[in-house]
Amino acid sequence: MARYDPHAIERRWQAIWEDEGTWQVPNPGDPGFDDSKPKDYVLEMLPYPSGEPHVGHLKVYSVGDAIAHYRRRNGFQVVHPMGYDAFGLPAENNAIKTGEHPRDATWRSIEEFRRQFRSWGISIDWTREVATCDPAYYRWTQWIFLRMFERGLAYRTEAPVQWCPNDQTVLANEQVIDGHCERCGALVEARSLEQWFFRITEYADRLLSDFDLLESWPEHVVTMQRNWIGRSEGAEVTFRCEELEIDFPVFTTRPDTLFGATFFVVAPEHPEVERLAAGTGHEDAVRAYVDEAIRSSAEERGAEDRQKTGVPLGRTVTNPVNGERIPMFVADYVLMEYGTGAIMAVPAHDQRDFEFARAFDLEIRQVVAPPDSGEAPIDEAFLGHTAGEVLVNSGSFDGMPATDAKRAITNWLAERGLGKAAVNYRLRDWLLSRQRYWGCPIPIVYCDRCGIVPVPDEDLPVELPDTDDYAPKGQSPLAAVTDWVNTECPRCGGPATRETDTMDTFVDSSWYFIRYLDPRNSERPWDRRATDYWMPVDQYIGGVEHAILHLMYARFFTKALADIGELSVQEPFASLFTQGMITRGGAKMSKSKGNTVNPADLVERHGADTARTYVCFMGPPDRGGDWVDEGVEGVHRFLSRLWRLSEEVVERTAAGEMPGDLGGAARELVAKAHWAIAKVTRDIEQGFQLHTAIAAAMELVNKAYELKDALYDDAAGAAALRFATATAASLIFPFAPHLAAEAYESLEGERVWEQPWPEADEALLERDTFTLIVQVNGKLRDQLEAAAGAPEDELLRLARESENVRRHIDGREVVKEVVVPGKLVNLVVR
RNA sequence: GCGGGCGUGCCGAAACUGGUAAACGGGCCGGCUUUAGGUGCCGGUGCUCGAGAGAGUUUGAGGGUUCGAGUCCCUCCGCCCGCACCA
Repeated sequence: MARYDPHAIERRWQAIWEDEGTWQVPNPGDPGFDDSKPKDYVLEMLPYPSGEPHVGHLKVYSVGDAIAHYRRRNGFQVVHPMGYDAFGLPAENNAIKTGEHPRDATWRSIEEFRRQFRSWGISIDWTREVATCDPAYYRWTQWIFLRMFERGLAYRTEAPVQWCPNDQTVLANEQVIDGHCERCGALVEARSLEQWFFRITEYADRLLSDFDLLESWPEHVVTMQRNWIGRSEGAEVTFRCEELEIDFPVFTTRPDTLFGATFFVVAPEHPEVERLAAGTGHEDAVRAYVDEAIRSSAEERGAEDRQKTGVPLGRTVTNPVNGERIPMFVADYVLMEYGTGAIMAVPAHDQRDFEFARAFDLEIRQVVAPPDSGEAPIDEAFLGHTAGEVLVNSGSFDGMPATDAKRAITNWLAERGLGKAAVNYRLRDWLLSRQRYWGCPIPIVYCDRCGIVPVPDEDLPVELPDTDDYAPKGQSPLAAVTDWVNTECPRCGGPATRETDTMDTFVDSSWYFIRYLDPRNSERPWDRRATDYWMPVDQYIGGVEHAILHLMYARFFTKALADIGELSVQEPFASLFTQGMITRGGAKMSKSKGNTVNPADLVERHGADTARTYVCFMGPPDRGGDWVDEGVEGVHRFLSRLWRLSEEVVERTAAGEMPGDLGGAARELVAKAHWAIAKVTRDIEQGFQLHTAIAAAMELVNKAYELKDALYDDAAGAAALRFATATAASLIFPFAPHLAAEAYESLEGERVWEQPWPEADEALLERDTFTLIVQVNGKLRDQLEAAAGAPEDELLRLARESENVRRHIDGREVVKEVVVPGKLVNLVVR
């Protein structure tokens, strides 16, 4: 008998799928489009092509492909595309080091990814492939940017950036490690530069409320996004500095504690700091403090257990509720990025204000107290989160429950024009400018006469020019390409210069799933007919590391594009599955640790089917797991067993109808096959339990081995064996498609992927007998065979007859009999 | 600190609505096949006592509800992930 030779099998089927374009699906209106099937869009996050694929890629695409295959065989028209997130820093850093153009390194890597994905037999519609660094793609990234610009959703403003004083360059967040430059180790500084932003904050509320529109997202991802958006309800209250006649609005979630404000703090970056300190005699101290604060990194400022610091400004503001003048401070625990960059400090009811008050010996006045207990001892801030607290020391509001007082005080302020109800978000606008070469150029021109001018659509794409110097020098490497930078103003024809920053790569990946649906369109970014049909993505699969940024940006883009009138859905991804990370020896795989597994080697040694099945079998796919080489062997053994079984069955049995009434071993095996169908179906359907689905297929194969020698003798047995083996192949197909196709073809003469997903026959799942569990006082005492439909009294009789049961009840009184028909009997004795 | 997840054999893990704890895989032990094997097939394997039948015991710790708890409720401990001076 032939040995299981994965390479020959895999080559054969991959060639068939390639030649026949098996996984290609037409769009509505295209020839061959089948509108009788419901659509299904299965998508895995696109890879960043760097070097060659690693096991993480093997896992996402194995899991995703299993789902795609499963859905196809359940009657769906499945689109399952692939592409490359091909702009980005690693290729550029490589260019700085070696001088090789990032484009060349990237395309070389894309070639390798393609080759390996094909060698894995992933069922991709390759006609839809895109790469974000291709001008035919980024032309439309620019087009979307321009539509956003027209709507005010893309805007330019001055903003602080991370600056490396040694390299004279702006750094992306990812390039700042613990406040230091990734490349030279210098302490990073904050600088202010003109930057482009997307106004994602305008969508904060919709990004929150539209979680309701999602079908199935992991709860923790929704929670992470919710926390990231960080919506807080409260009030904006105006404190006035009478001496300088400046109003200072603050945001607070606790307007009920307004009477407890005993001082006022502004952030070191606050624009009024210098004016406030001027002429107070505190100027020098304030300037020294502000300089120090601005120089230190966010890391240092936010360090845990750090003492509160700050300096007095020598000014006061007036508390609008009681007219009290309270002293002003500048302190770095107040952040310019959140709220208004200034706070009212209520030390009795805020931990940070409390610590500051302690350090500076300021008044701590309690204004909220539990209803009965009076005032709390002042050794820590009373945070007042339990229900029922009432106001104290709060003038006419005394005695009012704190929850009511929030509204009452806000209303009181609003009537007098001193404040209003307000909502604040932690979410900031999306800074998309990167002073980098290998990214999508921002299609904007600056003209002395016309100002900021968008590049007209017909001039897109603004192509990335070539250069040989990729090193950043305080501005984008593009700035040095003067031929390209100097251009004509599209509006007035006068001299103008191009924007030299490129876009954050998250922009490229915020809409790729739409482009897949109409990837060759050169007139428009996509045809609405295609997107109306295919969108949203029904099942999105990828790593948790993208739980916040990528997923939120893509949601934002989808909403913005819907508002612009280019899409008809509000949410891009109806269901999301996040897969866990594979480790080895308990540690993240890395070249420096030398614990990596190379998928190409793995496929070379065991074949793609083994590699794919193993990553799905390791454990719950959302949880990640530790790579064990022996485990791979185990899966390979299982696939070999299935292979040999199928060879043997083909050789020793003839194809034929299975008789309707089976008995003995034949019946047992057929019942097991139906059990496996039900189990695999339920496990895939309910929460991606792929590992237990594979275990069920293993059980079926084990049962066939156990019974096969008794089954070869008669036609009914042979038919049962053929059925069970073909079923095992059919069920393992989503995971090991090549082997399954080969085995199924030799057994049934059909292509397994063209067969509908098998259905479990309820009648065959039922057995004529079952194992009756007999307990005494809840302890297992015997296991008996009982007839399937046996009535309760019959089961009780059987149980009482058991010798072991009798030993445990003799001489005692049976006070209760619990019977669960078809399952167990429990006798309670005293 | 806030939010989320998790704790079960030697290891990865399983257990649908409370009903045989440990399916499946690995590892280990043994048998058979083989000239030989690191191949294949079969069997065993939570722990303790026992020759055995069997008994006791076991799901991070403690308590509770129940005829019956890995599963439900309360208290506590430990680990992992995300966010973090967000007013």
